[in-house]
Amino acid sequence: MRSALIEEGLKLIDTGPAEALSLREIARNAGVSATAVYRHFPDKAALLGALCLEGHDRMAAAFRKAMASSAPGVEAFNAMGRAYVHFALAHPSLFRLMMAQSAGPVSAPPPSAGEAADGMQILVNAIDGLFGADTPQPLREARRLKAWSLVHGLAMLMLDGQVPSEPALIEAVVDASVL
Amino acid sequence: MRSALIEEGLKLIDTGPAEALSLREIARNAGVSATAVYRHFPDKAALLGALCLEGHDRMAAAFRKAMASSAPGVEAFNAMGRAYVHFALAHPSLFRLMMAQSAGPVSAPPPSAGEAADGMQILVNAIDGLFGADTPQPLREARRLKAWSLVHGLAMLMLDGQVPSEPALIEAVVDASVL
DNA sequence: AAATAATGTTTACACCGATAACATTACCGG
DNA sequence: CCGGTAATGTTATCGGTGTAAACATTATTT
Repeated sequence: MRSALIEEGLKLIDTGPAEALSLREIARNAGVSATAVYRHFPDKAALLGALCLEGHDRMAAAFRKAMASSAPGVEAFNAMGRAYVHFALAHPSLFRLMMAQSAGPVSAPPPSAGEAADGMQILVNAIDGLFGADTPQPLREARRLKAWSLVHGLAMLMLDGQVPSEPALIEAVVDASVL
Repeated sequence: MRSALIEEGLKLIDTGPAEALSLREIARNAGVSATAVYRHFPDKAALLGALCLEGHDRMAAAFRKAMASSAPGVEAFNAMGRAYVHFALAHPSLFRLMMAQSAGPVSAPPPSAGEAADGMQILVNAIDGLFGADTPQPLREARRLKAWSLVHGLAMLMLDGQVPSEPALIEAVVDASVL
């Protein structure tokens, strides 16, 4: 049932603003009493946290797909930027929720050689791949942050309706010239 | 009393997450009953809207100050970028609220020659001042959006705790090299 | 088979935004 | 000066929310 609740949550979260998603509604849709949720999650925040985790998985999948279907290097980087914005636009409330859960700063490239499961790690790797071997670490980090800020800002401005969600605008902003 | 409510609202909004700001609490702090608020605002959204308006005024003031205390041109632009992020960090919930109120896309440079009251207009003007007279309009808009996305993204990432709020990081991201 | 843990339920509480009906006060034309 | 009207406050109430407590049921384990 735990997974059923998450399922329902994901189904409901983007039908309205994130703060309109109520624990009771999720429970109702899952055909269970509201308090039953507390057998599986300590509180509402924990349930939302689980939704975020699912969201990160899906975003990582979108990143992998974007990266796979484009040549490595600059083009892959641009594809990831587009994927970032598109994911945000496709799942507005979920994306916001994912960002609101502060997961700590993005660390350096993956500590182990294992595959990067986290979406952010995939993004970080793609950016890092663009640097020459001689690029000093501080410069790498600065450019990484710059690239992330750029796509994140665009995504947020579009989500908030401050900027129309036109593909042409995404194209105009997302290109590797920042680095 | 209307202004007293706004005053209290601004005082309360950054003492916690924006969604924790309740109409009742504002009224309580203002020493009136909750329903009294409805004599001055049709609903909670309208009260929050008034807070946003105040917020925009204050942001515009911060922009003016930043622009005034730095040489015109690139330096002024960078100062505005810093002011943008600093304002967001100083008033996290208010800033979020201001952005959530979609005010429509940022239009071209001020239609009339009147002074730009809106903070966004000041920012747009500062950016536009950097372009040569021969810069075509579409390119101007693309670069404007890019600059805005960059500072906005950084501000949001820091607000959400995804990136530490260190001045050095702000410096690294905010510079006119995007244009 | 009996004890125990897991997983539901109903009931209850405090808080929220919002409406309706009522009380008070300030103002203003005769 | 006075009576009516509009402005501005109040209390009572409603449906919604998150959460805690007590209870019931089912599944598992010894």
